[in-house]
Amino acid sequence: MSSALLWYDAPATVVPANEVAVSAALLGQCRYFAGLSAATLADAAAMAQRRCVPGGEFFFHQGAPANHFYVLIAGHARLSQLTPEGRQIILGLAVPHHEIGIIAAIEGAVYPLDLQAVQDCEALVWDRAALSTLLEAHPLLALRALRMVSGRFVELQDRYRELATERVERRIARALLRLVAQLGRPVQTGVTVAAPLARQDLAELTGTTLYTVSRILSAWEAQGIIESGRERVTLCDAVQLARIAEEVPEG
Amino acid sequence: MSSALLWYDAPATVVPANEVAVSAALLGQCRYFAGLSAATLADAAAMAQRRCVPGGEFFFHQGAPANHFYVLIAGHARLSQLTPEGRQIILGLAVPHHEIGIIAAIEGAVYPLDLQAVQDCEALVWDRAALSTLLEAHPLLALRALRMVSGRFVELQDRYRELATERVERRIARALLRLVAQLGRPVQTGVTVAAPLARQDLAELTGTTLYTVSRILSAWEAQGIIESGRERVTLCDAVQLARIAEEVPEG
DNA sequence: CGTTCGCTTGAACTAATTCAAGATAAGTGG
DNA sequence: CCACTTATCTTGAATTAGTTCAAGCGAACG
Repeated sequence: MSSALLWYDAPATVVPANEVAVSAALLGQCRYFAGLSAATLADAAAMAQRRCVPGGEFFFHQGAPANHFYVLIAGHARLSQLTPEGRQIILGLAVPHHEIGIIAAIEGAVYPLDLQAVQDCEALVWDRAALSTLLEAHPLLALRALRMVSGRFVELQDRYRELATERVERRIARALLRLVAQLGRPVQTGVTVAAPLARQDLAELTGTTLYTVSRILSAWEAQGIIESGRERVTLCDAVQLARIAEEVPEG
Repeated sequence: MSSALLWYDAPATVVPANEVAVSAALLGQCRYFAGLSAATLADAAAMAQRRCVPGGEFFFHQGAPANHFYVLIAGHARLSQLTPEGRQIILGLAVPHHEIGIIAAIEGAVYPLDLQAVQDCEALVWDRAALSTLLEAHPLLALRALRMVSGRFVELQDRYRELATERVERRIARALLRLVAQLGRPVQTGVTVAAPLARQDLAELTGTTLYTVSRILSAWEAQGIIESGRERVTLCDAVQLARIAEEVPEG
């Protein structure tokens, strides 16, 4: 079992959610609700709750009844699956504004993966009944949900193709570029991934092994593309990494 | 370029779509519309058209503006993607009742893959404007779309995990079991896949090579699990194949 | 200060790919 | 009906990318 993407100090952006009420204004700042009518926002806000999940704990587990829909407000969370053999794969990382668990809209559905807080998280949450009511009452919400899932589907398809056709080095390059885009924080020598990122995590993200990741990162470090240390990767030469990620042999 | 999943004689189920009108009754037989209110069906039927696509031709291409939503009525079609290097992967096979292209509901979207008729196909089709109107007017339609895409998403996730963690032999076993479930036709010695299925097709379906598929099928044939020939595979021993597909080493 | 945990690296191994040659079967046209 | 052509499939041999195993290093942590 891996777990470096875990248990690091909550950054200052995590605010204790003392107030129970969720304001329509807060909702309006979420990508999912942005630009919707005041009536819709009010309706959604009335049914929303807040939930805080400490780093390391789970929002939900794979196979559990999908009873809640979340919009992450603060913190990072890891989307992962366990194989029947007990091997873990990471399907992605949720960052603030990410919507998770829309499958709760479906009668009888179960979560298809684990959602684990990497650090202290705060999220807005709707239970199944609220979600169903909202989606039926506000067609635009349902359409947004559809758009959101469709977008994720297309992304996953691309990653599927990547996994089916590309070498490990390129897959790691792409994963790292994605992580930097999601979680990048500028530092002196480049941009660092602002979360503890173990070799094992990268391996589970790219469908390879800890050892292969280590070898490839070592090679990149020798070439000056990255700097890395214990659970830490800093991208120094994005152009060269992009070249590795994209380059077509003959073309 | 592969292409055995192509150009075979249309079975008797293909009916020339001479009549232009689409009846609500026909719609009611489609999984996607089944059980909806008469008003919804009438609305949807009024906006529907029919389209026939001869075997070998494309419904649409990857990257083209997603302007139409299809429900396949007759024939099989192949969902595939081309890598930048020109290698093809097959993401799945659409059979009658399959809904394709709901992404057309999204403003500005493009199709993320190719849809090619394997044999003569007939489909119901709605253009983007009709689809948007329908989904906004009938929340249940939007919810069904959401359910449909979510289901596909979960399936794709499972295949992603499979690709990331399982050996080729098991992936081929699973693909074959899926194909038999979708397209199985009983014969004397077992159940045959009722479509021309080249080694290359299986390779593109499972992320491996023609040669590896050939070797594995040969081995299975020697063990009496399957019978196979040119573009043809018959499953004889489903139990043993399922064992290969499922078995966990220790446990 | 010792233990733990994550990382690195070499060496052996293996699954799968690639290349090459040929076999089999299906059309095609004389 | 037969030769010719083409496409699919098979199989061996060489190669390789990536895994697995094992040993050891070094930083963090109690």
